Amino acid sequence: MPKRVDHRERRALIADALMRVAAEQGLEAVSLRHVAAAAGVSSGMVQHYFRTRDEMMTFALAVVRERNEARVTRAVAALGATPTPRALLRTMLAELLPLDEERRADGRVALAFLAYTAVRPAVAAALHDETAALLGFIAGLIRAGQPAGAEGRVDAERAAVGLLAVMEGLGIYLLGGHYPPETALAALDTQLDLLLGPEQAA
Amino acid sequence: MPKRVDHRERRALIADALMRVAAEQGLEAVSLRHVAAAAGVSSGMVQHYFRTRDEMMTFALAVVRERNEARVTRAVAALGATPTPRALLRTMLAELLPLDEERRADGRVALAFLAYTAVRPAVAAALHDETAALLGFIAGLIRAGQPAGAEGRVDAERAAVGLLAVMEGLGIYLLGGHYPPETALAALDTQLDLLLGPEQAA
DNA sequence: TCCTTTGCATTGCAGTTGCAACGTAAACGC
DNA sequence: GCGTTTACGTTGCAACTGCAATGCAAAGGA
Repeated sequence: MPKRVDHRERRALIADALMRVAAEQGLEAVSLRHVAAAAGVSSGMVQHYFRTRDEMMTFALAVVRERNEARVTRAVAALGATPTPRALLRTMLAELLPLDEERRADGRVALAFLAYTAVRPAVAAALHDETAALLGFIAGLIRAGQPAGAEGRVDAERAAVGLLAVMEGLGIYLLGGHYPPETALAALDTQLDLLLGPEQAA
Repeated sequence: MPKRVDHRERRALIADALMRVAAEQGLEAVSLRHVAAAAGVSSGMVQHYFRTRDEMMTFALAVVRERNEARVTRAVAALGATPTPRALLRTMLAELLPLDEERRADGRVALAFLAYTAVRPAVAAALHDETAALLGFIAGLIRAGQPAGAEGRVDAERAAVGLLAVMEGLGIYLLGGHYPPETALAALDTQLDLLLGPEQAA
């Protein structure tokens, strides 16, 4: 074996540069040369690790999703061993909102990819399973978190669809700067109150 | 005055072509020549009515918003003179969802512009007032629609933020094909049930 | 030692982009 | 008729794009 290099590391380096470019100027500005410049490498190297631009895009999309997943996993782990369903839900959803600059940057990239996949149905289809699984998980938490005696007051599956949509929509409006983070969090809590009953005073 | 032409008509014709291109291939594919070809005119003519590409984009963005407004206005007018707050809310929000192919196409364009404005804060800022006004209106309807005795159970302003976010999020997921229109409508109705109490059986 | 594989840089090319420049034809005031 | 203004169409250009091709150095195996 000749000169050995960690492929994943290099690809991650490039994807990182791609996301910086995309976050600042949109996916339109993501070209081989542009990304290469942002990563401080030659465009030939970018081509070495991604044979086509589309391959690079696909990889970056995967990175965005993995980052979100990692964020959620970390935040949930910090809750301890036995969080209440409500705390778990709130932590998960709040973590996915673009509440600080880092998550805003990622959010802009994610939004760009959303528009990107909207005209590439094949790519979008790959995400359906993930959404379905997430919806199922949320529905379970809703069922577990509803006050005793109130089960079935609202259909948990439908409520899960609504709750995930709230989160997505709040993210969109936050990115647009239509209201401050506190407003989004308040709306999220109101939503949880509606679903699970008002939070018990501590 | 020499040869007189209806400027608005021409610009609308071009914007229409732009939206067709954007809906099918994304905003990246929106170039002078591409749009001109889709409109069946010369690229020189496009340049005559829009001095820069950015000017064309800005105009198209305005068209998208006007289309939505017109849609909502028309649907609300069809409700008659004195609709219930709940009916008004549901009609407005459902009309904004991409439930048929026409609205899906518009929705794809709107989503593309969302990503577009996310990296152009100046453009995005122009939309804040509109959102604020819409939120105020929705909050008023929520207050009016809440069952007697339940006023103040949830803060109407917060609930409005959540409701608008639900609509936006449902639209996103619909565009991605993550679930069928009925699921989105069911989630919307569930949301209204939560806010205003279960619908009275007819 | 040579040879093959890998990592990366450079160059080149065909295609596309936004936009300026220039042309011309038609409509109107005079 | 003439000049001016508007409404286009055409051409050209510099900048950029993705990508193929080529070159070359380094690191191993034989």
